[in-house]
Amino acid sequence: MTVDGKSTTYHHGDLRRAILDAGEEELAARGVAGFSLRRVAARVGVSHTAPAHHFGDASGLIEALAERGFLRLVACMQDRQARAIQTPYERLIATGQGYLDFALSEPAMFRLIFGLSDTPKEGSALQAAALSAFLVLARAVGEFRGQDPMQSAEGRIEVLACWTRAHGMADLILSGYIDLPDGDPAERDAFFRNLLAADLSPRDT
Amino acid sequence: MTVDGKSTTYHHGDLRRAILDAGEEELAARGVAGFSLRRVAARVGVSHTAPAHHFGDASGLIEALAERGFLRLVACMQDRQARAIQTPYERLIATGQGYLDFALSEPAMFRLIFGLSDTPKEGSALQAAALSAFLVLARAVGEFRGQDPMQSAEGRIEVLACWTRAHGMADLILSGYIDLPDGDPAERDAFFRNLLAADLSPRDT
DNA sequence: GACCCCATCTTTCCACTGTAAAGATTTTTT
DNA sequence: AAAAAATCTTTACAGTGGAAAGATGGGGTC
Repeated sequence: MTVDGKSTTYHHGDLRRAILDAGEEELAARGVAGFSLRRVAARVGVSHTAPAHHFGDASGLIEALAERGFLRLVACMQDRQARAIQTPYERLIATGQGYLDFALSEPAMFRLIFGLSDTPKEGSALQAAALSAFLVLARAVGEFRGQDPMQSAEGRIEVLACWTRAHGMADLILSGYIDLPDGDPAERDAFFRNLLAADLSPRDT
Repeated sequence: MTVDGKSTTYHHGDLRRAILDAGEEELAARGVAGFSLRRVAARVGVSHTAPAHHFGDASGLIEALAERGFLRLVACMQDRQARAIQTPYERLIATGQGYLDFALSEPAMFRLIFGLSDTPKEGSALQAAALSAFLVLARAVGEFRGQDPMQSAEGRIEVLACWTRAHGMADLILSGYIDLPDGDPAERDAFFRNLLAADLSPRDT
């Protein structure tokens, strides 16, 4: 039922979306450790057990939030790709920088995504979202090396190498153990570029 | 007071150490998310507020546990170094493999260490432990490149590159998004070696 | 050796958390 | 129109960390 323009129904009408929106706000405000179902429900103005019907238990809500997170990670990487100089290497760099953009702009969500207690269930929307993020990276590596990287052992190593480097950098920055060069965003980008490509292969010995 | 050989005093006598020991067991058993002060206290057989006097609040206990964690991380890296072929490059590889050993053998502790809500306080024992871990890595990089890496921008990049790669790999494996080659430990070591040294520098373009 | 101070630990209480169960209200279906 | 299903609320409960005040005993001083 609607009164005026507002929906004042006993049933909320769009509670699932509202809870997810509020959940993201709470996550950003309090972090993953201070995340509270009751507070999310209160923010929406609904009883604290209302989310259960849509998400099962707390971990269900967490997973639904993580799905959103992966989609925004994809958006961050694609955004950087679109703005990059359109050579395969620059697009690869840009993909990693987008990964870092996401971690820095939504640290709590980043931690949520990669701190899930168990790996996404087979066939779940969460798994699909996570896979789509992986494919953005894999595709960028594929363009860089000229063939599908997932078809060879060397290619798979290169994809994982790119991923682990961007991820390790993001995670250690969020931990506070690595300081980002502050100020000019260009410095930050150069820092990432150097770190990604740094040569650690055996030399003389 | 002592009866037999056992200390049965009202005062525990060595409660701080006992709580830390129990805390590690609880951490390993329940993970960082399911960590409970009360359960730790119960495991020691003491009231649930007893830890407060030694550690302040829960985060104080967490930090004290993290200090232990860093020291065992150091031990893991040094153990691998000692077992490695004694060339600078092999020692560097071994250091990273020790990092991974630690993450895999104590995943909850690894997550605890790098998930601290805020960076270690200046002058704290935790900071010293974290620094000692960093220095093990920095020293290995220094031996590899022939000079103190922290004296030049390129050197610092190399240290961070090594760290972020090992860390990203460890964290993504613990997240379940990257599968370790199971079975032969030699395969695991080769996997790490390939990932660390993989070349992602610009090619023709 | 007697005494007092204080570090240590316990008891009790409180606000907060997530979940289960049962009831109330609205929508949908039959 | 009646029945069924979905949605949300109320209530209750076991668990959490922390604050406050009381109990206990060790260590220092006289």
